[in-house]
Amino acid sequence: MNIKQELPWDNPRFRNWVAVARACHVLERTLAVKLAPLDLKPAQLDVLMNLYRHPGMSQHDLARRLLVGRSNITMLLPQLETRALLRREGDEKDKRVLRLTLTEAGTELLMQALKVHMALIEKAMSQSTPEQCDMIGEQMRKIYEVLKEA
Amino acid sequence: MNIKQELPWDNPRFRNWVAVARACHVLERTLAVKLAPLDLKPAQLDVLMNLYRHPGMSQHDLARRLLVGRSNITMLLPQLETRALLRREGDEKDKRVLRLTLTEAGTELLMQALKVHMALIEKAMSQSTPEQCDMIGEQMRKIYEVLKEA
DNA sequence: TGCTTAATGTTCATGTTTGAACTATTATGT
DNA sequence: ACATAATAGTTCAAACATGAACATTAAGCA
Repeated sequence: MNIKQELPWDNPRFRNWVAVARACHVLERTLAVKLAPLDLKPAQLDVLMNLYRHPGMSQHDLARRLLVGRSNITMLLPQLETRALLRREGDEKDKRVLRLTLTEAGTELLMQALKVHMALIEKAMSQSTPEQCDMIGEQMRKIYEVLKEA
Repeated sequence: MNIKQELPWDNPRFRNWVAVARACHVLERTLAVKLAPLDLKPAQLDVLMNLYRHPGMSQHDLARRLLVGRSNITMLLPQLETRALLRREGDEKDKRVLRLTLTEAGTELLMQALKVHMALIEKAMSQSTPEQCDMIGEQMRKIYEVLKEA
């Protein structure tokens, strides 16, 4: 009985997922390079994006959305706070939580960074038709739902 | 002139790519948890997979395929070499390069890890039809080609 | 109320990733 | 042949991420 039977590389799902992971990886690396002039890391951009869309988020909520530990957020925020890109204010009702909001400067930097991010994604996804693009997004959202509580 | 004009979230390409990145992230995190019993990190699995498919690779080639720096490989390999999962042998022709090959133990551990990886990918991709799956892989390979030399 | 449990955020030790500087070896050009 | 460039790998310090233990506060419940 051969240990090498049913190699994953013969499986379309495996090969295709590897392609997804590689595409993600290379886009993230490229984004890091293109964001460097703004003195922003991809992880920091993720923070700004989430705070823009969900003002008043707690650190815990932010950590869950970014799929990282809470301590990661604790280490990440001071860099952005000292640059006056965001504010941390204690919640009135619950004195444990800190509510996060973007400052004007944070919003402005975010908009600049989004231009960079957007241009990169346009370059990457311009090869797909709108239908293909939507289908990809749909499948990926399903994957996220399936795995997030696993 | 509003700074907030043309928000990326209104752009399908942007929203769909965000879904791709999130799916990738959650799958990677899940994989890390499931590989823990084998005492293997995703990055280490990537090394084993590449050496299995391309025996005799140099460290430089490996770094390029994994999209990481060469120093990363230097730090990564000793862990696997001391566990006798791979061998590093100097090239005869070019005394600068080290050729990498899996040992028997390395191949065996890889096969176990691939079962875990495969099961996870099956779970994630089982919601897509084979046609959708292939299309996704095709688009992602295009993205990789477009970005890899950018 | 008072006691226990859970949740939020921080700290800290550990492990990982990165990029620049370095050594050794090979390729190139005159 | 010789000087210069480029390449493979290593070292090291700094940045970064992680998870466990902790302090504070809130919620559940007798």
